Amino acid sequence: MDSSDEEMDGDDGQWRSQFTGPEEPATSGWSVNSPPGAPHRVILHFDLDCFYAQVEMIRDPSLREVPLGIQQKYIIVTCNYVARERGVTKLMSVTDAKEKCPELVLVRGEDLTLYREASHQVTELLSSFCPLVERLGFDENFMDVTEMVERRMQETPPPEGYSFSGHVYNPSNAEISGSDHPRLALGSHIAAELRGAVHSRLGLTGCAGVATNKLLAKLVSGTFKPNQQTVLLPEDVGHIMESLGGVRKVPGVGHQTAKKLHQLGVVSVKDLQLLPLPDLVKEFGGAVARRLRNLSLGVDDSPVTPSGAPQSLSDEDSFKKMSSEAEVVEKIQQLLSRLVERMQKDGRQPQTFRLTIRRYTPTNKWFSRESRQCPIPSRLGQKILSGATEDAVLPLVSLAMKLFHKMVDGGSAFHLTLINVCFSNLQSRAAGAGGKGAITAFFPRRSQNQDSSPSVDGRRSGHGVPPAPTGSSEGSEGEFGGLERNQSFFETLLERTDIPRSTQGCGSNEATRTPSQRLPADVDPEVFGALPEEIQKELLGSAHLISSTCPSVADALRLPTNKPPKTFTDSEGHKFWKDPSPANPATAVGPERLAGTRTLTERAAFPPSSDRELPGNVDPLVFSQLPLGIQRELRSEWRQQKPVLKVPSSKGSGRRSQGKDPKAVGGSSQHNNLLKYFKRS
DNA sequence: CTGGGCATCT
DNA sequence: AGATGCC
Repeated sequence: MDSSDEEMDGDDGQWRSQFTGPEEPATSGWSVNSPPGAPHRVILHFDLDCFYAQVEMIRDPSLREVPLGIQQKYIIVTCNYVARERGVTKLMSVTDAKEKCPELVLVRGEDLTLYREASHQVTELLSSFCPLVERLGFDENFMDVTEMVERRMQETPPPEGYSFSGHVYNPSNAEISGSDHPRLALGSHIAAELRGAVHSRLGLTGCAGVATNKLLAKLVSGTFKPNQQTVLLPEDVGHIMESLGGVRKVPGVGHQTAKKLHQLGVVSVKDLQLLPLPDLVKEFGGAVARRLRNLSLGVDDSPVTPSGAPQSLSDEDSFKKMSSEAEVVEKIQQLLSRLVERMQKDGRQPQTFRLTIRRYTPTNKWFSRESRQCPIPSRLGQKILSGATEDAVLPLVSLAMKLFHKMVDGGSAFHLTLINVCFSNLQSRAAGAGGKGAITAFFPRRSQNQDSSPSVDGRRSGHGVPPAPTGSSEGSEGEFGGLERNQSFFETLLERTDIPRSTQGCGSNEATRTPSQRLPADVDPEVFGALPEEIQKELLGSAHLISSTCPSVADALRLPTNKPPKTFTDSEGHKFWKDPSPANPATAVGPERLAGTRTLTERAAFPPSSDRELPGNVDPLVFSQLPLGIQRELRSEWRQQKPVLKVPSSKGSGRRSQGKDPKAVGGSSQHNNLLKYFKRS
């Protein structure tokens, strides 16, 4: 077949005869996600436009009109299009950027919380249309929509004059008819609907690529840049591959492989295509060689693997220099505090802890990170989830320092430029703690959760289809007492309720079979049913209104962060949703936001200024010797301990800060543990 | 060769 | 535990 040659300019167009695909993959793994006899996969790549910048512009719409850059340390990691017009580019240093564009407005982007949340909302929204969604970073998603396409094919067979939605990658300006590629055409309409949904429901724009595999979908999605979509037809695979600048442009070919290839005289994609396979095998071994060769030809049989909830959670910070152990302890403690809080919201129990460092290397010897990991004692793992943050953090700091000393000889000088803490081996069991209410319950799991309990069900769905959320169905009914633990769950449910209403037109909701007609397919009815009735009603009612008012993700993103003063920080939440300020367009969606907004407002409002004294059994002197950062963190934690946010329901009291205040005693002793790190030895 | 994540393979 | 790759 050799689709490579023959530019077939203009004419001769009617020769799409004999391909079932541009290739005949050597491997049998072909219709990996498709039904056995299926013709062709239809793969979609979805890519948000300058994602971080978009989130910030939603938070503060006034940023839309100015050149905006998102800064991490000394780098502009992304920027809006106003800034791009003035020459700012993606990985530019702040100084260069300011030089190009003095008016550039900078927003700090080191804290990824908002971006991560918005990112998961996008993935979740997409997942509600079709379960096969794979994340790539925070701003890209792959989808295998083959089944959706096939269903539409059968429901409404393609009429003549079938059309594509959006652009078609068409270098030869050929006559294009959708009926020649009905599946891709349908895919393009699905892509348009999905982009529409993401825009109307979350307020985010992005590009989409439609093709027959992941590689091609990703490559083609960027051909028309902001907020557009493009289909790649099989006859143009050769063209798009060879139009890539060099091998480095092929996703999957990183720096190292590109270097090796360069040594072999391979620069262009065409070079790679033509390089004898044995030569490749010598350098890379059989598997990688084949993969590279295939990629160069536009062949990619890798499946769209549903990402589900992350397999690890980590937090890190980089810096110019860190050389004292006191600094290290403080930094680790600060990182761990945030990480533990994220872990709590996640609800799964980590079994492994890892500490990673990067040392300063004068002769820039690239990135070398070193890490040490260890199991987390299950008692400690439970503490992490139990909500007593500091009770878990302090022992973890201690654990981290042990790992640290496996890498850094205490007593000799060191110079670190990065510290990372990571929880992995996440177990969604959380015995009595209600592992079911967590956000992960709403994120279809890919991992057969290696339940420690003998699993009674041999359930193992065909492909990536989510098994029901974990947890034995009963036994956790009262678990929603503490709403603060489930607020993300709450928002999530809100955001994904009643999905494809806005995208009517083409036999809209396939993948979402709604049993109750209102509950999205992947919302566990049991979980939903466990909510207090009033909440259920509010959710359903508000969701309906919401879908018709096209809200953006703005509210969800703004409120929890309580960004500087941006208009509404007034702790008087009532004012806010009863009477949306016209000065704040993003919030002017009307009272139907009420249900979803309330918990957020409460959360944002509640821990304002109450500066308490230290808990009685904490020695002030000991406390005062702690690093200031730790003092601050501890105070903050103690402050947060006080108010117990409860949902107005009699059902099950929050098992949050159970009992008195056991942590004071333990905390104090932990401090002593902590202090030992300041004694040199 | 910058940033704060994530994943996979060895 | 590191290397590599992706954003």
